[in-house]
Amino acid sequence: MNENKSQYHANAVEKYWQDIWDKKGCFLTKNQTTKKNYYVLEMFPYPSGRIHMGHVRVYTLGDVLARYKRACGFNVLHPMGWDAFGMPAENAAFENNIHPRDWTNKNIKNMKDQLKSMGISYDWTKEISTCDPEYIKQQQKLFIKFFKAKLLYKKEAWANWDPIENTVLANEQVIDGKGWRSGVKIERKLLSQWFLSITKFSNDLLTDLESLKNWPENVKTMQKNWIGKSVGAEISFQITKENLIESYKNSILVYTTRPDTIFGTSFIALAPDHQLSDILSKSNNGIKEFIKKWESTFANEEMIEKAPKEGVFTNMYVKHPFTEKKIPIYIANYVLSTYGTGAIFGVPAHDERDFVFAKKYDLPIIKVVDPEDSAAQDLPYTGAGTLINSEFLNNKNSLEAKSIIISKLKEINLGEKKTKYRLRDWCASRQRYWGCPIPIIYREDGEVIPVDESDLPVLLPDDVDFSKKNGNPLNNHATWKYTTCKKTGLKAVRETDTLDTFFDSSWYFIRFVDPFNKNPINKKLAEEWCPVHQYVGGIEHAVLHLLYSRFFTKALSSLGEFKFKEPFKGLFCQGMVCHKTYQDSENNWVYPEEVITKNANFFHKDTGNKVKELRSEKMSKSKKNIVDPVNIIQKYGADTARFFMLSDSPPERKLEWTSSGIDGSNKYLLKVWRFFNNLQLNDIIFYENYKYEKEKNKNLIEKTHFYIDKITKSLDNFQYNVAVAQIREFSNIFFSFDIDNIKNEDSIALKFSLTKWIILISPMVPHLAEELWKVLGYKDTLVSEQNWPIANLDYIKITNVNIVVQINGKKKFVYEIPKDLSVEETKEFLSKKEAIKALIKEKEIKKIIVIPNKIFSLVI
RNA sequence: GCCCACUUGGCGGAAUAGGUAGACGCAAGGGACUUAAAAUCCCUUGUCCGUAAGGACGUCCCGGUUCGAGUCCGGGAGUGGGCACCA
Repeated sequence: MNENKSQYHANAVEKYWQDIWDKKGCFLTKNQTTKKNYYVLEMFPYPSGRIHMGHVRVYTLGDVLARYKRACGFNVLHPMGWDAFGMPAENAAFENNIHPRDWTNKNIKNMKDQLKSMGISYDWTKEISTCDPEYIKQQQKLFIKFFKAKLLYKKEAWANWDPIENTVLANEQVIDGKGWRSGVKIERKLLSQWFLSITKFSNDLLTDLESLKNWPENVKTMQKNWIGKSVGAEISFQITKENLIESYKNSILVYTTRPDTIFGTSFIALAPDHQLSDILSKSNNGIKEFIKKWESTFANEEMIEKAPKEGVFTNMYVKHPFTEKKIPIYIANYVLSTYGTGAIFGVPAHDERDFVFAKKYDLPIIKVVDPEDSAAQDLPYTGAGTLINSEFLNNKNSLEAKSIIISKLKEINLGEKKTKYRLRDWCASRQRYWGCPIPIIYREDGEVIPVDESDLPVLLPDDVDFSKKNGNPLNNHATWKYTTCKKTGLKAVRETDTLDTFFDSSWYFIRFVDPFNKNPINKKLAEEWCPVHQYVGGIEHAVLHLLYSRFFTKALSSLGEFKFKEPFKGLFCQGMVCHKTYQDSENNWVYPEEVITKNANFFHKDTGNKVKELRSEKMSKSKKNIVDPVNIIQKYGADTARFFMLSDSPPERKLEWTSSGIDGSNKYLLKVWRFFNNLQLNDIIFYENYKYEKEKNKNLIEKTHFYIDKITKSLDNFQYNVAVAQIREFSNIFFSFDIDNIKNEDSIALKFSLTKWIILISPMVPHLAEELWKVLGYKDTLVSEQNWPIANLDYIKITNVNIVVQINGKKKFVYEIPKDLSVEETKEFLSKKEAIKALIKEKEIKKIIVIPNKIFSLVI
């Protein structure tokens, strides 16, 4: 490559080296080696058709790690695949009359080409796609395993129902309570659906978080809060005699974490979809209307919390278990049916929401907890304190009161201590076509049985018309639904729901270790490779995908599939890629590439009209603030795109895309290339322990070791932006060499330094690194196969340090003193200095603080 | 609304464990090279006062701990992510 020395043709160079890596199989993973295994995985993408900058970022981060670990001598597994089921394919089918499978396969092909052009070191022989019949087959086997192990069950659950399209809508397809396409008010429909018993593992999912040392704390906290373990009490409130109804039991069971506040109860509130609410709605129009009014908000916790607190009185009362006072029963829109028992006792003085509710409906507000902090007298007060107005609990603190009340309740048989979790079982049913079919049949005799293993996979029928608005295509298919039971010959219908795509992505990382095995999981290899050493993906998956994967791992482990109990040993969450947004005078969004800048004003490049520059946001098609990676790679090459992705922001934070930023990266890489091309070092051979005579060369060798150490540490800490800065600092040293007059030991020192530098930069810009490697004279080897350099710390020994002299904590000046003086020696050394004496003058020294090698601080 | 983060020059950011704030870049200004431009190279660049030496201020805001706070604690503002059928 590059016979023409005057120009760097990034696209040609990159293609050339990609082919070489491919031919030599540089990134294929072997299962039997003497090396230690290291599994790097980035979250696999949904095949939308084009990669976006978010992909470029996450896959660059993963690739730097994979290449770095390979150089460090690990046997690296770095696979890639496709999260291929999901709604966009069905939307495309609906809008463009293309089959979801064709659309998806076309997208995979495009995206694969685009990913390949980035030069990421994947082992493509392990590629899997979740819509592949083989993946479906293995996943269906897992489903049946779960079914047999009673980790799966059916129960009725609400879904958003669009009565025009006759279909279930996702939450994001419901906008302001209306269907996104039909615009009609969404109803709720109770459907029998499949649930995974994730709550059987609630406690393990919580306590095992502690073992995840290499996970970000914020993700662990989010999961902990999501699981939401609470210790409280379940309490029965007896319905008053005159209010008893035949179709319901004689009490209402509530759950509370604050049983100590029971004497502050002024009402009972039921969730609108509580069983009793449902019964009452049949004979009471007020209740019926209330439930109808709030129906579309039930599905969504955010909407429930944001809605104004409203309720309806049921005309029924319960008795307080201790005071025997009559307490009214309301149905309230802020009570969640999915948490606790779906009913609460309202204590307005000590709960924010109960307080608002009580004010609105003029219910008594009884203060029963006196705050420890006397300043906090405003109600509602939600903290702990000393009990008042509470009979036998008076003068007890909240903690004591809780245990007393629980034992009292137990005595009178009206309550007990209870641990609850906020976590709910996982509804894995989707009433959609483009998903993994659920391998279950319903036999005419009423039995629900899994499809016989010899009949797997159950595949989707191809002959489906998406243009008709008649609901779930599987349910309405003329023949697909109908089958017979293999064992009995009885007639049967297939399950027409498909699986949530989170099911697909909850075990793909285990499949990658042996993607074409006849069984879903290769136990031996899974145990050799898993848990994934480093998983990389977006923070938006902090709870659901990561929690579901953890659950799958625990479930499969409990079924003896393998021994490990967590899927991902290390987790790294990268930030988003953002860009400024632009709007024209009519508030239409404008693409950044259509905007030209003149004197800090912005104009549309075609119309010349003025354009507003607005704040930077996550790149999204809807706001047109996108930059297409394909164009960027075409213009600058993948290395420039990769280098910019790494250089400007810490990986976990948002990255601001700017054209000057990408230009800057490109300029730097071209400068590097020019520098190497002007060298004549091909024939120079260096020795590790060469005795250099010139200071300049000694310094270069020291700096080389210094930066090897620094850059290695930065990479280990995921501080890739810092590593880039250090790469540049390092190169600034050799850029200052006069390479036209270089000879003898100068050449040896430079070749040594440059050789190490190329290896250091190679995970970031692998194609350019190969090119430079060759230019430097290494014709028969690849930089991708080199070992990571090791810093010789003997070269980095520092003899003097700068110590800061402070008066009252303020910096006055800096002294150079010998390194590693003791506290006494430092005092001794510095106290003699005239400048310090001058600072103190006549004043009395109250205190001297010495931090060796750092601070000499006087308090006067 | 609830949970979780983030906030440092004109901009992106750096600052092991509480110890020299602003590394490395971008942009800008000045200069060199060029017939000219581009490219490249060199210099300057937190703010304010000062001719200078130097001084004061300064890490979203308010308060606290400390000899010393970007870093720790309490309160607040703004921005972003998640809230269970987007992936």
